[in-house]
Amino acid sequence: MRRMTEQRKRITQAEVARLAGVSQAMVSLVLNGSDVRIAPETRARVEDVLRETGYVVDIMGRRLRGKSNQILGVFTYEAVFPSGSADFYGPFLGGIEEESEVQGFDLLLFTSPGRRQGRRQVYEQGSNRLGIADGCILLGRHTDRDELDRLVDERFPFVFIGRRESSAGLVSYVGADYAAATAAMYERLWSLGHRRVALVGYREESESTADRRSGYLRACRRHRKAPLALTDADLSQVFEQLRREQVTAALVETTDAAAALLALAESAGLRVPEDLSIGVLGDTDPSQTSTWPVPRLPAVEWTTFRIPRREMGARAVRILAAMLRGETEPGRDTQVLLPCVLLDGATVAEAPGPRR
Amino acid sequence: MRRMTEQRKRITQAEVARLAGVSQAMVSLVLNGSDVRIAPETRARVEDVLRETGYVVDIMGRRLRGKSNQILGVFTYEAVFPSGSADFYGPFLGGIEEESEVQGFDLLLFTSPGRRQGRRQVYEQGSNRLGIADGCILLGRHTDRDELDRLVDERFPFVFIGRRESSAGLVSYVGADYAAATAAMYERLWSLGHRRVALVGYREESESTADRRSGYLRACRRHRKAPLALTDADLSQVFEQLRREQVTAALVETTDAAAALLALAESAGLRVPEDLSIGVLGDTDPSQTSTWPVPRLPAVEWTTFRIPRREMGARAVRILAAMLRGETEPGRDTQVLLPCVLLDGATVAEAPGPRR
DNA sequence: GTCAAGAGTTAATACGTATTATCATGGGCC
DNA sequence: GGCCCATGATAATACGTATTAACTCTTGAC
Repeated sequence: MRRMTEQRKRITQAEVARLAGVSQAMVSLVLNGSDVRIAPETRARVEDVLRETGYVVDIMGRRLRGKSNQILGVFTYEAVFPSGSADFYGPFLGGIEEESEVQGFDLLLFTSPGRRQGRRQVYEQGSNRLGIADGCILLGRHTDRDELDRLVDERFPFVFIGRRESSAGLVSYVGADYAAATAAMYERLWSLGHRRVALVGYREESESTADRRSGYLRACRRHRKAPLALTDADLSQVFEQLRREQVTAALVETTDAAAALLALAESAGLRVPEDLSIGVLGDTDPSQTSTWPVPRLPAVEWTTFRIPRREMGARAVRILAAMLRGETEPGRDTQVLLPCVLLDGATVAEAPGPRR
Repeated sequence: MRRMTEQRKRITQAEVARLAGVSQAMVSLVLNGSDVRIAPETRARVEDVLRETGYVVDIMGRRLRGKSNQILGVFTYEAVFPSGSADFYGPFLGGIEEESEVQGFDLLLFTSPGRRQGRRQVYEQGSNRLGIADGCILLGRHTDRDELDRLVDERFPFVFIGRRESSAGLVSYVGADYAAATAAMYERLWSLGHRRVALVGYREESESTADRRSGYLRACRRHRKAPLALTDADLSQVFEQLRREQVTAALVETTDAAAALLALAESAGLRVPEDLSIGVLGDTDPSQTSTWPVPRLPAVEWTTFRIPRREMGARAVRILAAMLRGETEPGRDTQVLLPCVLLDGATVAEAPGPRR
C-alpha cells in the first residue's frame, strides 16, 4: 500500500476526480451513496481512487453546505481535565462518551482560546465555533445568560446538562429532579419526627438552587409548616438562626456547607445526627472528591441523594442525536429531569426529645 | 442594545454589507483590522452595523479559506472517561487540553470508530476517520502494531504518547525516560549497599518494558554485576527465585506486582524494606488509584519515580502543532523522552547485614 | 429519418469568508 | 488638457463540498 504522493496533504474531491477521469460532482455522488444513476464501472473506478488516495472529507466544506459529520460538540465552561482539583465533569462525560459511541458520534471538545474571568466562552472575538459540530452538549457549574439566550435565538441544536431557562425561548436540557428529591428528603425527615426543618441553599442563584427550594417549599406547604429557607453565605449566622428557631434538621445544598455546619454544631456541643440531622441535597460523586494529595479525613457518610450524572450525560446525547435526525425539536420532550435515589447515611436520625 | 430584527439565523457579511452600503469585501477588511486604507466614516458605518446586528463570524467559511481546521484528534484505545475503574488517561489529557488551548486547537475525541476484541481501532472498513482532524495524538496501554505501521506509512501526522517503534518508519512520540530512571533507581540501591538487585518486568513485552530492562542491564554492566531479569507472570516463583539468589532489592515494574511481592515477603517473615527493598519503576498517579468504592488500605509509600504525564501530553501537542505548521517533520526531533524524578518512599533502605 | 425516453455525466452554482488585482475619482503638476 | 499619484472601494476569485438543471449518447418505436 504505497502512498501515491510523498507529501501528506489533504486530498480533495477535485483531485480524486482528476485521477479517476470524472467530475468532482461524480466523486461526491459516489461518496454519498446517492440513488442518482451511476455506471457500475465508473463507481468502481472512483472507489478505487478514493481507497488508494485515502481521501478523507474536509468537514468544513460539508458544514458550510449544512451537512453532518457525525460530530457532537462538548462545551464546558471550565477545563475538562483539571489539574489537581476536583473533577466535576468526569461522570457526565463518561455517559456522554458511552452514548456517543453507541450513536456513532465523535466528540469535539472546545478547548482553544477565549477566556473571560477565567472561564471559557462560546462567543469569543466575534466568532462561535460550536457550529463546526453537528450539535452541542453544554456543561458548566456556571451559566452565561447572554450566551445561552443567544444560542437559543440562533436555533443551533444543543442540549444543556442541568436545567436551564432562557428568556429567548425553550432550552433543551437533561437535569436532575432536585425538587422531587428535596421534597422526598423532607418527607424522610418528617417520618423521623422532624417538625422544624430548614433549607440552607447555595449563595448564588441558579436553576438547581431554585429547584431545591421549590421542592422544599412544596413539602412545607403539604405539612402546613412555615418554611425557613436560608443561604449559605454566612454559615455562623445560619447556625445561630437554626439554634434560635430550634430547628432539628437542615437540608443543605452542598457538601462543603454541610461539613461546615457539622463542625459548628460539634463545636457547640451538638451531636450530629442525634441533636441535629443534616441532609445533603445531592451526593458528591466520588470522583469529585479531591484525591490529591490525600483524601480528607474523616470521611462523613452523608445522608443525601444520588445525582445520576452518567445517565444525564447519556440522555443528553440521545436527545441531541434525535434532534439532529429531525425526530424531535426543542420542546417539552427535550426537557428531561431524571429522578435521584435517596442514599441513607449517618447524618440523619429521629428528631430529638419530645418534639416528636 | 436592541436587535435590529427578531434574529432567527446567523447574519452574514453579505447582509452586513448590504445594510452598510458597502461590499462584502469591505466588511471583511473592517473586521480583520487590516492595514488596507479604509475611510474612517466607512469603517465607522460598518462597525455600527456589525454591532447593531450582533454579527458573528461563521468559522466554517474562515476555516475553508485557511489551510488548517485547527482541530487535533485524540485517539485512545480505551474509553477516556471510564466507569468505576482506574482513570489512566486523565493526567495525560490534562496536559493535552492545556497545551491545545495555548496552541489554539480544539480536541476531537474519536469515539465512533469500531471495536475489535473490545478495543477501539483507527481503521474501520479500510478507512481512517482520524484524517478529519489536522493531526492526531494517540494514547493507549496497548498498541495495534498493524495500525501503527499503517499510520506511519500513510504519512499521517501524529504523535504517540509513550515510546513506540514501527517497522514502517520513524514514529513521533513523547515518552518517559524509563531507562535512565531505572538505572538511577539501581544506582540509588547500589549507594545503599545493595549488590544483588533483581528486575521484575511486566509480563507483556512493550517499549516501556524494554526500556526499563535496558536501563537495568546498563546499570548491571556498569557495576559488573550479572543481571537477574524476571517477569511478573508468576510472582510466587519470582519470590522463590529472589530468595534463592539472596536478592536484597527488587526493581518492580508495576505497583500491583510490587504490592503482591510485598505481601509474599511479609508472609515469609521478611520485612520491607529492612530485609528486602522494593522499588517501583514508575509512580501510580493518584488519579489512577481506584477511588470507588473506597481507597485500598493501607497505602504504601513506594519508593519510585514520577512519570511526567501532564508534561508528556503537553509536549506531544507542541510537537504535533510544530509538525502541522511545517516547522518539523518526523525524525529525531519528534522523538522525545522526558526525565523522571525519583521519589523517596518507605520501601527502600540500606542493604541488610554483612553483604554491604 | 425523426422523436422520445432512458442512462449516465457534468457545468454551474450555492454555502461564508478572505484576499488582491483592478478600477474610479480627485488633486497636483507640467 | 494630459499624466501621474494617492486614496478608497470593489469585482473577481479561491477554498471544498453538495446539489441539480442541463447536456450527451444510445436505443427503440413509428
